[in-house]
Amino acid sequence: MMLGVDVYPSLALGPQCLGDRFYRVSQDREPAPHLPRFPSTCDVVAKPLPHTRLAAPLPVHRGEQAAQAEKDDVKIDLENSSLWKQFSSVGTEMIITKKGRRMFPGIKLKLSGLNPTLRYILLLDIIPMDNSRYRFQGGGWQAVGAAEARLPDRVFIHPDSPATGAHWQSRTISFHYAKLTNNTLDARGHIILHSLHRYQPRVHVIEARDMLSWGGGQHSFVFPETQFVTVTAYQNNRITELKINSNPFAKGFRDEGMNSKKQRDARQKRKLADMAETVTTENCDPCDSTQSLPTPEMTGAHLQALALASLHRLPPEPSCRFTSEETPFQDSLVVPEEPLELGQAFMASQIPDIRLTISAGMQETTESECTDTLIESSGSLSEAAFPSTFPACETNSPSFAPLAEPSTFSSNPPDTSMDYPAIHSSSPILSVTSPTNSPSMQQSAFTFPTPPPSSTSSPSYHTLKLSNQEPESPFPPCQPKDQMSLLMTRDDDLSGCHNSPTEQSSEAFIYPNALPSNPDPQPHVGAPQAPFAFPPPVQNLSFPNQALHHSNLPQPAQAPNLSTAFPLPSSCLPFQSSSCFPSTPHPQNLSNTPSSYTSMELGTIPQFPGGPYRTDVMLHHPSLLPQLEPNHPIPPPTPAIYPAFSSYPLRLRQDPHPSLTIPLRHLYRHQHTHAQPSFLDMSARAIF
DNA sequence: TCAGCTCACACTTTTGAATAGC
DNA sequence: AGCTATTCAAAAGTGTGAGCTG
Repeated sequence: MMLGVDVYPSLALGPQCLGDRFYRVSQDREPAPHLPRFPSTCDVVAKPLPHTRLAAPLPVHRGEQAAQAEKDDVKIDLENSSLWKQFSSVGTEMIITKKGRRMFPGIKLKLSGLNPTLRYILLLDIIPMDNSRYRFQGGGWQAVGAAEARLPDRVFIHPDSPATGAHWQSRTISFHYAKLTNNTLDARGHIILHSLHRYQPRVHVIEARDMLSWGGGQHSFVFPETQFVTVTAYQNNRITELKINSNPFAKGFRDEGMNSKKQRDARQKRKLADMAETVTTENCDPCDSTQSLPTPEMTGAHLQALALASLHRLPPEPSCRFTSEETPFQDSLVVPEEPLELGQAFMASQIPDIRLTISAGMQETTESECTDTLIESSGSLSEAAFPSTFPACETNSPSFAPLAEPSTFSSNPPDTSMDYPAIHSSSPILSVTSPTNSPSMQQSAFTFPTPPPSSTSSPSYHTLKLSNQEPESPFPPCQPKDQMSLLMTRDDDLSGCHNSPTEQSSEAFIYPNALPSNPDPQPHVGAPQAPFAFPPPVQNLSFPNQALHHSNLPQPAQAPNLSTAFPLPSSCLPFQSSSCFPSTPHPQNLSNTPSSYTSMELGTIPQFPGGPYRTDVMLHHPSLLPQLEPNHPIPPPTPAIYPAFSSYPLRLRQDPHPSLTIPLRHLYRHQHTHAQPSFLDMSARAIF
């Protein structure tokens, strides 16, 4: 049996949470009309579903009131925010390889506001910032065309999941195991991204009793400084420098390292000198009269060239100048007014060799060291405060004009004590996408295996779905052979699904009897009003006989423009911009103080009845699968403070294909090989 | 021709098994 | 026998640069 959790991102992307500043910019810049908004090959025609109501969370160990109160209080800090900001100010690049590459900097979080006794699942996904392809030109990133077709959006589940709130809050949470790949046929569960595209990581905190019983609420967070451009080779020398200076694994490439340019050149010079010497020696061999040898002139010229090559290279022309004239990374971004939507997702937490017994301090040491090293070794860097180099996003022309209100990190480094905008939605209705501008939506899915059902031979599909898509599509669905085949043969099987919006929905086994939710979106209270209003789009999360409640999020058009590095437009934040962007950049502002984000609950997920937290029981027993809760009351909508960031709808699925064992393999391996008796014990694992 | 990608390479860190000492 | 500390080899994570590809 396979349990799949499919994610339906009918999401306006991260930028929307950044407020009206981006919106204003986007107003000035119409997205390039030739660029497809949603380049996925399997986009789904977005017909807003009638709202589907999800049962409110059923707190296990506490009253509902307390649960609701806590849900609104979840906060998350990006612990290595300063490091991210260092990179972001330059224009973060992330290497992606076929085998998968870790992110650096990694995403290190500190959670608070969780109920210590409840269990949560932490997810990481990465969504495209826009639908442009980028090229590094003139020292900055510029959009040069339309994005590649959307790839299946995969979600990385933190290996500790599910764990108690106390567990998550007692340590730094790191997603350093997540790997990025450009292999569209990747079967390792890595997050698949396109090279030379811009992405924004997101973190989701989902209340869950265990892997099968997700519910109680969902909180999603975006850290604007963590957006990056994917590359197969670094384009910006400053990024390379930062990576080398920050990443311990790259220590060898530092000036003092054995793999530094100087050392490598010297090595190569010695090597060739040895070769030349050997050749000379052999040439002197009176017995070898047949060998054609280089003339002394040739050898000398060669060595001379080597000597020249061994000289320390002149520093390249700085790709990022510290000039205010340069288009700032964060402000040059122009996110299309339409929200981008995620494509089909697949859980990416199944890194095969993930080790659950990893030393607790590994990543902390690594990155704290990185930060320290960075700050120490590149103090000038911090002081100088790079202007960001991300270009404007899409415009009508490939090049981008500076924004009207340029704000660079160099001139306005964010206050380290500031709170970032939260993505919050706890109210029943979530308005996510604009039917006008966002005619399609994609589904994201991630799956993980579960033991076969104990009592049923015919697979059943339990679906948690949050979608604004019409369940009935005019397009014939592409029937995946199974989850893996869908993933592995995506390019083939799905290629025929171009313009077949229901291709991905074919995987969406929607619970029957899903009740339509309140079709009337609640007006968002406290959120800035979008300068123009879309018809209230609806994002639905359908559960069996349950209703999902979304907050009425601000329209995505509110923040279509993400000022990259440290966008944090004051207009979207509940604090003064001055607090966000101190006038004087200083390294201290960049370190030791995480960026704090409060969450927006995006929807509630039903709390499923369950027995003891015995993994084997939970995963095998059909009765512990999501249950219908037809008459659960709908909690009142919670006014969202910040512009909305729509969440994934979640879909749980039992998959009949036992071959899909990659996701959550760590979970089982850990359980069985380490004799973990239950999920309760898993919370004590030291993973970080 | 060239931008972008792949891969081997050298180096470093991490991990876990083996071993020694108490 | 059991625990802890140390050692060491393998695995994994880095950027580099040559070569390949379209």
